[in-house]
Amino acid sequence: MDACPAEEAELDEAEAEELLRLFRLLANPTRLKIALLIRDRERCVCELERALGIDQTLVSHHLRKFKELDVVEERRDWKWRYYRIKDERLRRLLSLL
Amino acid sequence: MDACPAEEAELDEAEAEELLRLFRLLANPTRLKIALLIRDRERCVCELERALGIDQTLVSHHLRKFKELDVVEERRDWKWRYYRIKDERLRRLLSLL
DNA sequence: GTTTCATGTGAAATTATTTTCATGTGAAAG
DNA sequence: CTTTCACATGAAAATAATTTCACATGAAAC
Repeated sequence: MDACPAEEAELDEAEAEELLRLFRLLANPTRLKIALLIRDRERCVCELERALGIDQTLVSHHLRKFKELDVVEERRDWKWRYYRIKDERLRRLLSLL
Repeated sequence: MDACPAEEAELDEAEAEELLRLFRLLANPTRLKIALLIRDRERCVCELERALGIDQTLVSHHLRKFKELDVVEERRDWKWRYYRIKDERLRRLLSLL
């Protein structure tokens, strides 16, 4: 009637949480595409809107999630706002492509 | 009244979808922990159950998602079933830790 | 100061994911 | 062949994420 062969299992909780935030960010088709589009060069909201064929308001909502994790930089020029990924870890994640 | 400065934006759809599947898999705290636990060595369901302090049935449900993506290998021994990540890409993703 | 344009935001509506619960399965022990 | 043990599964219940809609904002043009 042998017992379950479990040893104590260890986990770096803090690191796991940090990773989780990034995975959650990218676990959405629209956000993943946005991420890929602004990985190497900055783009304004209307560019993303057109490239993805979705509503501007939706692009903004998704961009907010990038901002919340502080992984993008924003540059304002004329009447546009340009976004680009600034987080190196995120950029590496996207480079598994 | 300048127009939106968009150029044509390109995206590798197929690769994006493949990446998306992996990100979705890992975008859940329990699955991420399971993934970390079976990244380097195999573990049976009851081990995961105990390490995570959650119900066996929930572990099974989550493990199913790993199976669906065909990223784990299963070994049956005695009355236990051992799981371990076999997908190299997934293992690399988890190594951003 | 009023209009226009690009973008942002809150809240409701929709859709997807996660968790729980009750039950099923298959192998081996008795 | 009945019981037990580790694990699996379907469906309902609970929770979370996404999308839409109506409206806000701020800067520059007029």
